[in-house]
Amino acid sequence: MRKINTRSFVRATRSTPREINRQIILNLVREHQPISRADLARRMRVGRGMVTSLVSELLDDGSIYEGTTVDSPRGRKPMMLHVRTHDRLVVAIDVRFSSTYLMLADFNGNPIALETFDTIVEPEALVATLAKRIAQLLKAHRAVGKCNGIGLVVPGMVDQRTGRVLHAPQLGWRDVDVRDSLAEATGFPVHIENAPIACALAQMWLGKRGDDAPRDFVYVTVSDGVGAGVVVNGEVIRGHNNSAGEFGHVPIDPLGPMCLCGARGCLETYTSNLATLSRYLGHEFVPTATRGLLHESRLTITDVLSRAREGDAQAMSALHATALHLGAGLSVIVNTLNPAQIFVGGEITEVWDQISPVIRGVIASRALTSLAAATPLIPEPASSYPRLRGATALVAAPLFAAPRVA
Amino acid sequence: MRKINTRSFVRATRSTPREINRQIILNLVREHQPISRADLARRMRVGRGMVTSLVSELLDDGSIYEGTTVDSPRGRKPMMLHVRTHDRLVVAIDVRFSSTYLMLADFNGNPIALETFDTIVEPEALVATLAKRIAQLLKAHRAVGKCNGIGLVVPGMVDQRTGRVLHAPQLGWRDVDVRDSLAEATGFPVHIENAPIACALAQMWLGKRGDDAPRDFVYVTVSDGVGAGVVVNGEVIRGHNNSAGEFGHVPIDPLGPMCLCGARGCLETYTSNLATLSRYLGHEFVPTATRGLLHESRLTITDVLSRAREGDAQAMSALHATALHLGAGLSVIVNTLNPAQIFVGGEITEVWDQISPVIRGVIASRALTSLAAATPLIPEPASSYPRLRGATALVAAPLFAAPRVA
DNA sequence: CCGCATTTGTTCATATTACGAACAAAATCG
DNA sequence: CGATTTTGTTCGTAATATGAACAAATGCGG
Repeated sequence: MRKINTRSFVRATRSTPREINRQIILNLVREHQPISRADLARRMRVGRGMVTSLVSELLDDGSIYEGTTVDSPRGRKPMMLHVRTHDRLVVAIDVRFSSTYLMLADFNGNPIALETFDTIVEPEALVATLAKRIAQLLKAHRAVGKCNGIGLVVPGMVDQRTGRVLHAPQLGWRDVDVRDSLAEATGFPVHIENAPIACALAQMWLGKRGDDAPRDFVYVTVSDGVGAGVVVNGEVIRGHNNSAGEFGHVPIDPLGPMCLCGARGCLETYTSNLATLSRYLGHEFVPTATRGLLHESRLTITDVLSRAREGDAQAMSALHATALHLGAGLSVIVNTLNPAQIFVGGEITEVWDQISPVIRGVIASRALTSLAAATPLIPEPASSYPRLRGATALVAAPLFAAPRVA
Repeated sequence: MRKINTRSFVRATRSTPREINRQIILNLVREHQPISRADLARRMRVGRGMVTSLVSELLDDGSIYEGTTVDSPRGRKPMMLHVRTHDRLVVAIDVRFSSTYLMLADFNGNPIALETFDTIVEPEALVATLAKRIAQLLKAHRAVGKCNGIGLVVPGMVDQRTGRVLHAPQLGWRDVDVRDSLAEATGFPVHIENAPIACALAQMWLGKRGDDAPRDFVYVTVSDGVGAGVVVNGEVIRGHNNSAGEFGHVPIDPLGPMCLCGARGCLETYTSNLATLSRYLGHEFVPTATRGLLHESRLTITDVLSRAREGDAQAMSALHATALHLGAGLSVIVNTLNPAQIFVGGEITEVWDQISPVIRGVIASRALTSLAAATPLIPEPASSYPRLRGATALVAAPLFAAPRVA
């Protein structure tokens, strides 16, 4: 039951029903392909005539294509329909603290090529380099004409309206435009998004299909910081000033360590990779100082994780503490948003079998209802490139989204 | 950008545009009344012809009515339109721990009559008493034919689909049906809702009109427990198992007092009225024991509040601590949901001028961005009967909501 | 091999409705 | 009193959902 926004509404026109039904058909094909026109008509409870007309529109604009006929017990064999994905490509870009990843992928998120280079922090130089590499990448794969757009994922808050990066601490960016300048430099439409939200979009649009496609969930990323993408009823929550989902800064302990954000005891100071690492090394966590100390020690989080897998007691204990606090953080999500499931991404998923019982235990003890306590936790390994998949989803999703109406 | 739910979608029919535009007109009249047909046409960027046709439909079914013509600088004087509210009535019911409130109100939430009786905890007896009192109330005000339905607000989780109260600790209810039995007993449609959500709906539908009507906000209730109704883009978030909004149980201190929910250091153990009261009395907070102790002392939260207003140092210090923790709790909301504003309801709003600077300070120190730190906090005094207004909104809102489509 | 049943996909007449232009009504102004 | 302006209505037109009729394709039983 939604209230109509009288400041900004979309009135229905003569062609609104067609747009809506067209999009429903497109999504039904996406989720149930291969599927015949007759099946679509049955699922939509509509005459086959209208399906024919809508499908021919979708065929004309290349959204879908006809496959082969298929056997059926009797009667005329149905002609199967598929979404056109393999020859519609996306350039997915993931800008991280140290490296930038560039991937050519199809609309399903299947990778075609992947390359990496050291992140250039200066925005204009980064855009120039990206433009050059994108042009080369597309040329090398004879994909210039097939590219539908560029998806750009950044570690920071993004204003979707202007496309500006409001704040990306890891890159030192504040109110920086990259979307429009990259679009101008390449000639392709560019979609930009904050990393946790992009990961959430990847799950929604490129994850499971059909009946268990997630549409009410939270995607929590644990890396240098802790962030989240929140999806409610198939839509991302951005917040009034684009700062929703900052779970890294929920207070865990009023007397806890000082956080970079200026407050004390933020979740991030307990569960970020740096926090875990410094706990392992026995340092007190002081964000400003820690980075230097860790650099000296030449240890990374993956070292700690592999040692924990090998049975190193100190590593295991450091991760145990991280898991306890992460459990507390996730229980905030469980009690306040009550999602159908929670995805967890980040390096820490490499030791999921070790930490998951601890996390589950904390959630079980803190969840208000037994149903909420049972909220499924799903780890997503870094090896599946969640952010790059998210970048792909940025370009593909708008073509399948519900038309805005009322 | 919403993903279409292929398991449960609403396909557009020939009459879908009409339903959508009809509802837009109805809402425009609601928000800008009195308003003329010509004004509606301009706001909707549509010909006046269609407005005439849609308005006459709305006039026919009694949703709106024609008022008087009004002066204009030149040309034919416009005929003003209004939403029919004064003779469409609602029975609003608020079931609380000790008392149950019964109000007859119009569609705008204007009270016509109010009565109270001691809450009957046994559901069947409560329904029977309610049915009798409702019949009397309507008869006494010659309102039987004007009543559009019953709104019932309960202090607990509600399953909207089945209408059952899943869990209401204050009443000791678990999986109890009251909606359908009250509907059967009275013959009126009954809408049931959890208290914080109802308060949020009251703000959205009966609060400010026009351009600053809230549609992205959180309503936090502080009383025996701490709960919240979350509204995103004009729609309430219920959660996968109807348990979203339970901010009372976010962890504040891992070593804090034991909460009734079984966990330690929940927000509620610091900021509920019982917590404040026992802090004032110098007791350690032990939920199970405290209620008895407080009963002995014969003090209530309102006593503490009035003493604080009179300058009682001990009361002020107890409230100061409550405010500090409430600030921490609200900063969770600010950082995770980033609402446009936060409403705070409950007895504690009586000393809002004393606690608000403290709360603001904590939020400012913990909010991740300066914009988020500036999130407006709006106290709502108990004297405006927020829950009863919410109960009214339950009945009125569905008639104005956006049609479900796609 | 030929009806016959069955299922798929298309075509076409019909009804609904947005759209826009023309028109009628009501008022002001010079 | 006519010109002008604004409001509200009417009506022909175009778009499109709807449903029935039709054509196409296939298997089956005689």
